[in-house]
Amino acid sequence: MELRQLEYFLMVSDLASFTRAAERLYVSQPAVTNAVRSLEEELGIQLLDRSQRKVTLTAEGKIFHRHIQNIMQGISTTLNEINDLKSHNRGHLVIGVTPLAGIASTSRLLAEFRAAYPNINICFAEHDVGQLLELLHADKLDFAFVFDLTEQERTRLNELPLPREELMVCCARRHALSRRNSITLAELTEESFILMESTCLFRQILVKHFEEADSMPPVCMEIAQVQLLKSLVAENAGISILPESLIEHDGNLSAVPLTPSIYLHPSVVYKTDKLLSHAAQAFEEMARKGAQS
Amino acid sequence: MELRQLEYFLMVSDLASFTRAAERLYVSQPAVTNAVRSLEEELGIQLLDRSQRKVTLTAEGKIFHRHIQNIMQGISTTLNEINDLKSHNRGHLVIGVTPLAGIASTSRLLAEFRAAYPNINICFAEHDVGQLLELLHADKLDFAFVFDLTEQERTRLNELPLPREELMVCCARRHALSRRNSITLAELTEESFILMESTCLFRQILVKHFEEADSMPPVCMEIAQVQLLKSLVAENAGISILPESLIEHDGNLSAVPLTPSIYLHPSVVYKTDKLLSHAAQAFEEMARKGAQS
DNA sequence: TAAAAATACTCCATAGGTATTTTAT
DNA sequence: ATAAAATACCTATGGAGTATTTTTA
Repeated sequence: MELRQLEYFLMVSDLASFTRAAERLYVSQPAVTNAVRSLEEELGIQLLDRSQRKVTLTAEGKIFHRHIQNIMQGISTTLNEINDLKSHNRGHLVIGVTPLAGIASTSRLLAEFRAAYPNINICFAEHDVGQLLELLHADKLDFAFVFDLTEQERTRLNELPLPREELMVCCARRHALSRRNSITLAELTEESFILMESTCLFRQILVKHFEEADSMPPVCMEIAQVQLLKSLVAENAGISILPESLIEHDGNLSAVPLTPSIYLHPSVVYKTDKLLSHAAQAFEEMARKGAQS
Repeated sequence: MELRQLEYFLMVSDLASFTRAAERLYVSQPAVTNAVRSLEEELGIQLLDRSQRKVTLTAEGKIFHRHIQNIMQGISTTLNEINDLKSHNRGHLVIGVTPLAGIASTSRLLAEFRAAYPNINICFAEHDVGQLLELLHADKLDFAFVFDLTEQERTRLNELPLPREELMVCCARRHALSRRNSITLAELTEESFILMESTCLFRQILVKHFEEADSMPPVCMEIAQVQLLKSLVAENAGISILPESLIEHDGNLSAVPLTPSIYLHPSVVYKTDKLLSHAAQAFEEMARKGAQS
């Protein structure tokens, strides 16, 4: 049994004529006759009654016709969906993020992508770095947003760097430090800090910088959510260090640059050699462009 | 796109291997490779990721696989149903009947058919003769049970005669006529008759016989249902003439033969040159055998 | 290095074409 | 008599095979 035979059969039944079906199908009439006859032979039943002037369906033909019409409809639907995927009118991405993924470069990339491909569905999975990388290798994620990837991880993944972001001391507007033009890490040893919890990649990066500066401030609070951290800092419950773009300058928060400057290096990562879906290809392409600019 | 390609694709995805799929499909490995590759080319998308040792589905391939699996399932179901029809494990017949269709020869045929083909569904349509013949020609009926077809109708229909049935005078056991061994039509002119309504074929046949005998009894009641007619005769509300097999001899009814005898000639009719379904073929065959015996 | 997929090329089955015959109205 | 389906026959596309090369773990 072949799709061609089924297609011809449907056309003949619908037009009640081999000749007209052949015209519509852009083939010769004998081609249609042969296709339908071989189909009938294979099935072992007569589908069409040719004894009258008009070709009509037999009882069995009617039943077969109904089934086959559904099947052809299903094939048509399938091909339409495939074309939607190809033209980015549909698609699905799973992107891994950390609590700090709200920074300007990542949210800008996501917004741009959404504007360009509004029909591609994006699902976010929030985990700590270790889990993200694991999920990435297990093909549960298409992409992940991370910071300052280690050299070892970099070899097993493709990395598309996003614009770096400066880290700022974040304190309440009424805090003494808010009037400063810049601060060194060493000057902060007496301040009480509100930081992300220790599993957070950003926290680990911060700690590394403090260690390099031989200074380690007292941590008075550990928080999983950036929003809560900022609210507490605004209430002057302590100070923190955050990427510049996460500190609203118009509220009760102040951002003071560090000396020397510290930068966060965000990037989009994805599995090496993994076959990208059309949706993923579009995202990769846009992230690559964003990285160049 | 061809069913063969889809079948090969499903097998390759399910076994995660071109070689093993080829073995299962009893074709060579290059044949499978070519089929899947040409399918991918036609669709314009990569369905399988061959870069790893194990062949895996791409994101688009997974979507396609799900759809195609449903479609192949639908084809399988269709072929099963066709085979059921062929082997009489399924099927549908519409048979036209008149109120008198309950006579021995027809009910025996139906019972035999049911026993032989228990899975063929039979639907009865009760109408008067004119309507039955009309429905038959309009292909709304597969068969009809009729009596004493006219010569004109006989030319346009195939007729399979069933065993003839003698008509009897039917009266209450306490009626005077019940003691007679035989009666002539002329003797009945004084009796009040309960007959089927005038649209009924059986009534028309009776009337014709009375006219030929130059006698016409008074009709006191006209009824559409045989059962009610019999009940009224049993209550001695009048007498009637019925096929022998419809008169229960063990109740309050008596059956007295007519002199000369009158016979009803039941037959199964169906449209000439109509293509019979497998179910209809089976019924026709059985009716033909019943006619010979 | 071994197993698996891709490639090269050969063959033949068959889909489809043209020309013609048969059939039904 | 005419329109439509079936038949006959021919051509060429492409599906399947064998043999071989390339690739991956």
